[in-house]
Amino acid sequence: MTAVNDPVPDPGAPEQRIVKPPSMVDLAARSVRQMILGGTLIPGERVVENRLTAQLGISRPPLREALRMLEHEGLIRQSQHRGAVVTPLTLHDVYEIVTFRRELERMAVVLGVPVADTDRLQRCWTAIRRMEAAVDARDEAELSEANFDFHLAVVGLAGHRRLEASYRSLQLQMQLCMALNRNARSRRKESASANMLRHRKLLRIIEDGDPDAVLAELEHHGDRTFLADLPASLDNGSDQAVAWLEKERAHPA
Amino acid sequence: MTAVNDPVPDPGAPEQRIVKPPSMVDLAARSVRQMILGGTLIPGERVVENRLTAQLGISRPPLREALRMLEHEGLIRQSQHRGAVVTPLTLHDVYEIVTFRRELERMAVVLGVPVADTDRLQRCWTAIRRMEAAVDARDEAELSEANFDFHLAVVGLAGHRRLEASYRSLQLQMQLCMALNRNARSRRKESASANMLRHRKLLRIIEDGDPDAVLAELEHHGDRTFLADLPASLDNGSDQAVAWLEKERAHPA
DNA sequence: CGGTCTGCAATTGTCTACAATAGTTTGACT
DNA sequence: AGTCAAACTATTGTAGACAATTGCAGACCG
Repeated sequence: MTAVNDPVPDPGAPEQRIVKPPSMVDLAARSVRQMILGGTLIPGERVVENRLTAQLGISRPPLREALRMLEHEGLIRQSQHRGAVVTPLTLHDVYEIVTFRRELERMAVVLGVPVADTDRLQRCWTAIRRMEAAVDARDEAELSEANFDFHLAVVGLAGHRRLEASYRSLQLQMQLCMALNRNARSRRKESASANMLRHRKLLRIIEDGDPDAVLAELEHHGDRTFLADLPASLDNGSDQAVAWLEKERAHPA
Repeated sequence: MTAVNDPVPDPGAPEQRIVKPPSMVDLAARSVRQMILGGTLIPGERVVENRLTAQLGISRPPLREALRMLEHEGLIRQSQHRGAVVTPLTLHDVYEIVTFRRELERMAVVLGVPVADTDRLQRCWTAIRRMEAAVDARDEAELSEANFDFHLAVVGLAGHRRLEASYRSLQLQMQLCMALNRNARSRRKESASANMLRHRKLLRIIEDGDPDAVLAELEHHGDRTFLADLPASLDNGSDQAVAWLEKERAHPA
């Protein structure tokens, strides 16, 4: 089903940006990533190599390298002779992800906000247009991906490759979190247009060039709605994390 | 020479913390890492798989996974069918590494400085003791590694695994930078005792529990000496980076 | 003499097969 | 009947071989 070798050239879709055909390990990584983020593989579940090789139609060596990549992205965890499991999220993980992500955004704004290169802004606008098209087309998956790209493009304003890479990793893990409480996703749907407005507003403020204003706007952009209803499935968190969540929720919106 | 399979049990050294014998890929990654950071492989040089497998006495699959890890650590870069090269550092890379590293330290202090867990402080003190022992023994390599552990332990005070992992990666790349201007290393030697004093002082301030004081101390702890004499070999940096370096050097110590 | 094309060598990407380890189940003994 | 141990199964770790792609060298042509 999710076979990598399927020729699917996406005839109607916009031309793939990847000119070079990605290697098997990249394709495998992408496939497994989508399985995890799409909910096919749920956190805590074992990731058996043979099963995946059969499903993807590839051999084990490239798959193993792909898994190694996913491990560094934080989506799975591997241990010696025991195989890999989809990262079982605890409250502490949510704490780490949210705080780290926020901090990286802050840093990106501070470093990049009087935007130096116009191309970087272009990238943001392109992502926004993609999002709008996805909203019009009612394409949930495309919207999610475009939203991902938008945030990445905003962080990319800093012109800081390492920062952007770290942010990408965290964003992926954030999606893993959100894959948990998929049921509570519906309410975000009708606010899609409002969401777009917020994004455009943010970008305009960025263009104005005042870092502090951007930071202030980012406050509202935040993950409050996400933190409001965390799935009950994640129990065991450190007391450090629960204390943080308390404070976070107490903080006025 | 650098063969992985050499049984070298380090008879006199303190017992390895790794109870489980690390897998081949971990050993391979460690070996190649040391080759890179030790100057055996210089930035820009090609990393040929077959050569390394012959030197390390292992097969290619584990080596490939090890290289994949090093790529995520930022020490090498791989491209399709073209193999891997040791990351060729530009001034822009130095800019990214230094700024990112500093920011992560800041975040770690903010999150972790009224230290919650005593064990974390213990870890810092242990690292300090290791450094002192290394200074007494005139063991340069051990000192470097202990110093590495100390910084990592300080960041670890935050109890934030992802933060610590990112910091570790950056610290490695920092070492890669310093491997470039190895000639200018001698002057740091006689200041080793002063260095130790600064470290102890930092740790005492941390124990006091005032984040701002720690941040102030970290300012002096900085990379000014490192930025003072950058090797002339790294030329091509972005104008963004050169502007930053200007400002950085203008800033009073 | 410069540019381009073709063939070769080197290196990487992938696959199949084998060895070793961890977890599990079954059996025997207490 | 309960518990410990040993063998077994499933899964991962590693090795060597094959296929595909790239970059270069030399020759050919303009």
